Amino acid sequence: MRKHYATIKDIANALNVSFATVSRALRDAHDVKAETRELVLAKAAELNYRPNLNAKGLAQHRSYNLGVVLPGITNYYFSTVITGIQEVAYNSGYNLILYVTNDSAERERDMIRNLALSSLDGLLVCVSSDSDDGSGFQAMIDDGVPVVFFDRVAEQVNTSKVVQDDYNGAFEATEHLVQNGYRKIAHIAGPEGLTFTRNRLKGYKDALKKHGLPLKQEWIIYSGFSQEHGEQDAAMLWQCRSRPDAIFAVNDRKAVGAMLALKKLGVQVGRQVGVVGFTNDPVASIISPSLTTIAEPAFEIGKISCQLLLNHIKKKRFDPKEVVLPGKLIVRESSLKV
Amino acid sequence: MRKHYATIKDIANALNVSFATVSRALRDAHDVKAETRELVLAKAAELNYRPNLNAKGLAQHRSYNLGVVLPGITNYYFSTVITGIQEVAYNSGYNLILYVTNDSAERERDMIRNLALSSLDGLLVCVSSDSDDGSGFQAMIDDGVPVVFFDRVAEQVNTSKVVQDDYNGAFEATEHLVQNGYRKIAHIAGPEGLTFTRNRLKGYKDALKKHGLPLKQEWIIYSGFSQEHGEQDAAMLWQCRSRPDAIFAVNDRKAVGAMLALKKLGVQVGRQVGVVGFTNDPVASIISPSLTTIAEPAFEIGKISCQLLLNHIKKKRFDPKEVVLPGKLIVRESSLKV
DNA sequence: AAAAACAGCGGCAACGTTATCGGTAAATCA
DNA sequence: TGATTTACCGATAACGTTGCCGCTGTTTTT
Repeated sequence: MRKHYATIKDIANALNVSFATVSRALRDAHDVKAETRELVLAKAAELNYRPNLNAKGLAQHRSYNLGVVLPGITNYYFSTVITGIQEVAYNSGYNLILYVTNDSAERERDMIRNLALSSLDGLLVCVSSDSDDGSGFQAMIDDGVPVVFFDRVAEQVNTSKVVQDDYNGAFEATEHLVQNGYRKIAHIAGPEGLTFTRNRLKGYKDALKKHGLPLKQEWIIYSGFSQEHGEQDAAMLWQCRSRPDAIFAVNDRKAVGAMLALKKLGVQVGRQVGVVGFTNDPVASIISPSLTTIAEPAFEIGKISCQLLLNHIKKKRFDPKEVVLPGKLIVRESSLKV
Repeated sequence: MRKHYATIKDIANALNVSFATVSRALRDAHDVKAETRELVLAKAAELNYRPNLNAKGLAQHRSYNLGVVLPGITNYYFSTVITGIQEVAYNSGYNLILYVTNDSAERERDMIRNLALSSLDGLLVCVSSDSDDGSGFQAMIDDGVPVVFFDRVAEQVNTSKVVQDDYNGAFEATEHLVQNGYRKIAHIAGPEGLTFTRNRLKGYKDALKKHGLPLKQEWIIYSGFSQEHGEQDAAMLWQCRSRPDAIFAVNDRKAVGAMLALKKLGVQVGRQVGVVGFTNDPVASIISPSLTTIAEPAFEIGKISCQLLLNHIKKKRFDPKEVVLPGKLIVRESSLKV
């Protein structure tokens, strides 16, 4: 049997004041004498008072809950972003509710529909890779529930977005390969249609163009984000008539997959073939040869996303901001070519 | 401005029935005619009705929120456990609220105290490594909020616990090293005081005893769970007067750290020195040589923990269960000794 | 010295549900 | 046929807060 915590009324009774006064004393100092406020606070501590969030939420039309919708949490990037989000949310008195879509648009829609989103004050979203136009999220915003996108955004939806600098990161990664003497550079990309994928692809293309290098369509392969996808993509590249001498992968997991596949094929990564990834997953420094990559500020992305969301919640007419955080090239062994 | 969702009263008005009838129709079919129930359901769909969880929670003294307290989420094991928990919770209409302690007992206490735990129906906990006796959690249980421990448990607290078979896993891992010809086997352990650490240590010791191998105190090093700790521990082992020829690490991250440290020292892992880990983190098959390890059923642990918690919530007098899930030895290159 | 402003507090309605208790009409029983 | 059960539904009081209005005294203004 659940023993109930002391309520605001218990404090009021013990102190012979009205419970309205207690309520005021507990939040704003406004309209309440300092002296009685102290009394209330002391009594609250004594009785181990805990505010009932349900009642508070009901009265205020808010829940102090934030939803986080994302494809999964079992990788370095996402789990780090969540940690950043959690940091900010916790310090502002908000709770985090997790919705894992398993990277399926269907489950994503399902979750939005089924869950009692009426009791969410806002939503942080990284869309699934086969997501639609984001109309579901637009509807939420129209209903007055603010949404902030991070990493993978729904372009059409007019709200705040936080991403790493995909274009310049990809540009820098590709140029780095060029500068290290690689000439036939392939790109194993993410799923087509994702803004994310397009931006990194464009960075890759522009870097090639700048240095007058060939852009072959067969050296660009779209597929999923997993390590297995990376393996398959690399294997496919090695069946091309003209094999590349370097690979820029859309993320580290795919880069790792590619390296493993090349190893199986007897190719020496870092000498014959250069590989550069994107993320700076810890595995990048563990794998051998270690993986050159673009470091993403995952923790920062989480923090900033959450801060923006809190702004949207506070001011109903907060102007959407699009934040782009710079990445950083981390040179390791996989792109050395000595 | 937040547009409000349709409420139970809106449905009632539209249908000219009392809102009490609508309420009944929406949950149990009891005491309401099939025909009117259909009407209500149809109207609810038409008006895009969403139950207000705050009101529901207030009336029922529950929140449909489960808390998950754990050291961190940025590693394979924890993020996988959470995914398992989420799976079960979502299918049962519960939300997950995350509390990340950063492996600090202080922050752990802080979170329990500060957060409005009155609005949690239950708690899933993996204690921080310097946690105290768990009295804080015992207090919660006494207050009527069920708690289930997973992975790292507070022994003194009488409630359900779900863990992998730490003892047998460690025994098997150590015996595997013996059978592959290693004789001087060290153990880099977790923080002292954790049940977890003790059980794996005991498995290690008993395996050595069974095979009549020496048990040296200087070959047992306690420290944290991170890769860096693993590096330090291995470096320390290599300063012993008598160096070991194998290492059993309490988890894969430490095993990886140890392998990296040994590599720096010019030691060939898998030939001169055997290494076995615990977890089956994906990195185990990426690192070279690949890492022999005990696979833990992380996803299962999450699912079962959550199911047990839901049982505790349903029946106030549910008998605590202690579930121990078997691990599985995965043999890879790091223990080969060819 | 009267008027106005203000500080401090109590009363009450509201938030959207669930739960309990009746009440009416139909169905069943004796 | 009268009594009793049953099916169905409405009214109303909670649940623990917040927010609004208004009432007292006291202080400031004119």
